[in-house]
Amino acid sequence: MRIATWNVNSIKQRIDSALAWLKERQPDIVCLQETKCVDDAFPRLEFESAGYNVAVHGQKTFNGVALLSKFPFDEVNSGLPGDDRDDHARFIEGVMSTKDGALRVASIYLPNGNPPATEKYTYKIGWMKRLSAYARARLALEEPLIMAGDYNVIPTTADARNPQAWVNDALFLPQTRDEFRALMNLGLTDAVRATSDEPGLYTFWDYQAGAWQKNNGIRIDHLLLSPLAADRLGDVGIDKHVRSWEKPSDHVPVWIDLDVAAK
DNA sequence: ATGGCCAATATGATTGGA
Repeated sequence: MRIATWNVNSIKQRIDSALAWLKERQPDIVCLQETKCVDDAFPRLEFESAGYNVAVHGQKTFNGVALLSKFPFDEVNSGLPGDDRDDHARFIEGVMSTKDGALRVASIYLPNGNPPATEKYTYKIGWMKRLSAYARARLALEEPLIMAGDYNVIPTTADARNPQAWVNDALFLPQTRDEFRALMNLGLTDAVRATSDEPGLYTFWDYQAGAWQKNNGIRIDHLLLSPLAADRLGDVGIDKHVRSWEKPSDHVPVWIDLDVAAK
């Protein structure tokens, strides 16, 4: 079974690329971020025609997350718990009955947080603490769980081409990385780093300043796995070539294969 | 990490992104 995450930077602008990529990569479950449209405007029929069930949590203009699944949803929950005043559409989780058993998958669009020393950064850190609380509660269920999305966190210096350029950025500040480590230390596995210690594995290249041409990238899109999911981890891939397509998102898809659980 | 971009908005200037 293949599970992927992709920040599409507007689903309306990316629908053709998304359908082409689905056909090529054949994921069973996809977590989308930055759909940037209200639920009624989401191109649901296009994905249903491609064989997917669709669950969306969007808002006007900004943010927006979605789940695509070849398997029907048993349960869908929108919004990250812990703050009733948070109206950003940044979180949706689904439970799917797959042929290998139930699986819980969350699509996550963690706040950017720039500029630091503003309420935007405070919101980011608060959101990360709430995400850790969510993860702690879900991990206690001892289910296969995938928390996938745009975390807006560069975990280590190996995850940026020019780490020194990011030292004062909300994506790489010590407090950001501390919160991310705290989340990981609950018992989650970073799928990419579980399978490779290579540098140069990036998922985002800025539209500006020729970042793509210079391979000035960062790794900020992550699939975090609960122990029961990590036990089944097979191949992992970053579809870097999608960044060279016409009218690309600034992020590329990342995917994992989960094998059947060992008896 | 800003010289250079991109997307959404009743739109031609501003906001947000990373």
